[in-house]
Amino acid sequence: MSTTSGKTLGGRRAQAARNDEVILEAARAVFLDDPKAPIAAVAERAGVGISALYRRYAGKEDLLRQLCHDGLRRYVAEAETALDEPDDWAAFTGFLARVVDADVHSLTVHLAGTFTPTEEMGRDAMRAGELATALVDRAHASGRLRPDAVVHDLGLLLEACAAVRVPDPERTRQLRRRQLAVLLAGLSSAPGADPLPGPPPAAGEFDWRWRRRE
Amino acid sequence: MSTTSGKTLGGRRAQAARNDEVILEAARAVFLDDPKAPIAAVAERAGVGISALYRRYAGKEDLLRQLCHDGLRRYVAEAETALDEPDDWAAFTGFLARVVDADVHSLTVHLAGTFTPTEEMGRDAMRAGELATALVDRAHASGRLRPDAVVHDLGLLLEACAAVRVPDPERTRQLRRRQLAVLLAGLSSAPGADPLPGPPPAAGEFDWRWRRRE
DNA sequence: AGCAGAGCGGAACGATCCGTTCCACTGTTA
DNA sequence: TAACAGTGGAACGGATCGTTCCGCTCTGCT
Repeated sequence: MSTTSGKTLGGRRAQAARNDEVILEAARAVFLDDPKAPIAAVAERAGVGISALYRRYAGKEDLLRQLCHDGLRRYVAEAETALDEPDDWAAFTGFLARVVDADVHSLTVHLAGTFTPTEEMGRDAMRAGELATALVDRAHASGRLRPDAVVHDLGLLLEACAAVRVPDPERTRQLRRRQLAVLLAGLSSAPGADPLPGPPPAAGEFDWRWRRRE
Repeated sequence: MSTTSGKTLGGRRAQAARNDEVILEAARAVFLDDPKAPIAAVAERAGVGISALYRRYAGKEDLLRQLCHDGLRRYVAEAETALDEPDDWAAFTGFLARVVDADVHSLTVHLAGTFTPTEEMGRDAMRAGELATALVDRAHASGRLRPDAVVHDLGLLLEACAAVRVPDPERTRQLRRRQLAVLLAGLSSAPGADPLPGPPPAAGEFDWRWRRRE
């Protein structure tokens, strides 16, 4: 992998490679906490200088885009993992639990609109939609999901969980799990329950986030 | 009411009184959409100049504080109205529906921390808590609320509904109603349901919002 | 009729913030 | 030891925003 030999990197190169990780992690933490945070906050959190950032990313928009794309890819990966699960309902709930834990929704949604998306992101987003549909279809097939729930109810559900936030990350995770449990209980098919009110959320209703915000 | 006579105001005074309303309405709309919006956006939306704003409020912080306090008072008023409803469960659900419709949660929560609260707000907040507790107690008494739900689950629930937002306000209301329906279904007592996971949300866990943010 | 001033619009100001650039420095590699 | 990738952080320039201020209008009173 090294540029000079087959050995593992050492010294300055290793430091640089480590910074790659540290910076991305810091960026995720900072922008999750505040999507409008200054780029200097990322550098400070990572414990590096601003140069270390600009060496890796063309600018703030580039960093945001890669971060968001990263979240999207994670979403897709979790969905694919979930589809391997034989139990339909467990696949559905497990997927949601992992996505909620990973805070992926905040990444893809609260950062959307702050950069111009790439074509690849569009393709990944489409794939994410297909996988989610497959998971919901299987959940319906299991009979445990109430019949009037639709794919795009997932958007509302994830939004609801992402909205829960307290200073302590671990406690945030716990509260989100609780919220998710309530929502899943509400989405479970209950005989004689009132149907959900209003037109269900539709395909194009969440696209506006991706339109460039000023 | 007038400074000069018992008759209703006319001319310039009437315009000024009308502006009071217009400005507050504009401020609510603007800051609900973006809590960090510039004060000029409020003036523009209200169709008035910036002077008209500064004539009424000492500054941005003052405006934000009054707006937030307004939301808090509305919350209390809705709770009091709900307590008049004889049916325990209907009082509970009706209260939530009205609070969600009024978007009160966004006002009190997303604006908190941007100003130093007054003592009166503290008292109102305490009263709001008492009323909410009374509503939850009655909901429990009705037997339709799952036993492991606590007062502070209302915080999570309102947060979840407030998080739903699309450009069209009416559509937003519909989707929030749907979300609320799912959450209420999830909070309804179902025989043999799994208990909610994790420690329930506690009293002090949402106070941090009110601490001054930089 | 005429005047004092409340109410107002919006330009101008000053402070702050933030993205980006730039340069000096350090450790590494050849 | 020369060249240079990698870095820290000061400095810059532009944008934003809260607030002030000045000139104007129209009202209500004398």
